[in-house]
Amino acid sequence: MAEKRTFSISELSQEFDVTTRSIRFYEDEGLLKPTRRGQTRVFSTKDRVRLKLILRGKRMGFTLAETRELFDLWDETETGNEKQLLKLLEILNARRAHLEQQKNDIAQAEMEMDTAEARCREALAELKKKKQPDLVKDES
Amino acid sequence: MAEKRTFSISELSQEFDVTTRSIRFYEDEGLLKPTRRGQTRVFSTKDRVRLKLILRGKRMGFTLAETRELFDLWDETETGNEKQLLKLLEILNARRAHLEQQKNDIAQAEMEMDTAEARCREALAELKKKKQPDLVKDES
DNA sequence: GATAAAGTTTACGTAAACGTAAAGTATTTT
DNA sequence: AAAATACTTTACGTTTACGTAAACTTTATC
Repeated sequence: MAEKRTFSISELSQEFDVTTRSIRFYEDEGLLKPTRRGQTRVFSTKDRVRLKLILRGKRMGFTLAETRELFDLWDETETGNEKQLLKLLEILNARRAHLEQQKNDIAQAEMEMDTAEARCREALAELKKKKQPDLVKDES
Repeated sequence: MAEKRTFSISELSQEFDVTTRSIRFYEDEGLLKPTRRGQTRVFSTKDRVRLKLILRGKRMGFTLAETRELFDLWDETETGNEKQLLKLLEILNARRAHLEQQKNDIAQAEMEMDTAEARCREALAELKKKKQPDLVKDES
């Protein structure tokens, strides 16, 4: 059975360090579908998962529209016809390609960080030499 | 010795699949510093490298301002004082943290892609069963 | 030497993803 | 019940990263 816990907007806001404004915006854009108690939003665990996915997607450079498209297709999977399902597979493949590209980018970046840091430390060492050429001489 | 080749705006535009508008924008923002022959831009191999870095940065979710900040600090490294160098090290560390986060995100995303694809293929198999329940029966 | 091709500046427009302010309602605390 | 707190809608503002159009100059081509 699915969990029954619910969340307020501020709970989610704090947990994921995102403004309530953003959360409401995600709802406006159709990414979250909280129910209402009166006029107050009530978020389900599904909404919570989706918020997590939204934020991760953002960190990975996906637009909200792209993430929403995935959500929509995902929801349609249960009742999906063949065309929809094939389209979903297609999008999944595209995402995988995207991920591969990102992994390459990260690997490259890490190498460059290494050389950058090395060069940086060298420069620092040079500075120390010039500033204190004979620090070792006589300390006693 | 450094390479002496130069590049036109359209050469770079084609090589990296980016509009000339973008390249000029990057110059306006101080990320590229082509020289001029007359009023025409002449890009060096350094500019070319930087363009590559800009685009990779974008794919990794860095803003142009962030990338420029790194470029600026990097340029100052040659003549850098201790404070600048330490700041650069700091930024490099921040970037590493960023990269770690991204690697985690990617790993998570890959797992989710796997389960999504599995679910999708199951749904497809279900569809086929219902559509053609006795395809195997008699074909000869 | 006309004309096309590539480059330039200037400037206004736009989409995405919120920020921020206003002005009101609902709920909890004292 | 008064005050503080949390939540709501509405709506205009802002930043980033370019797109697009206009009007012009320079360079290559026929």
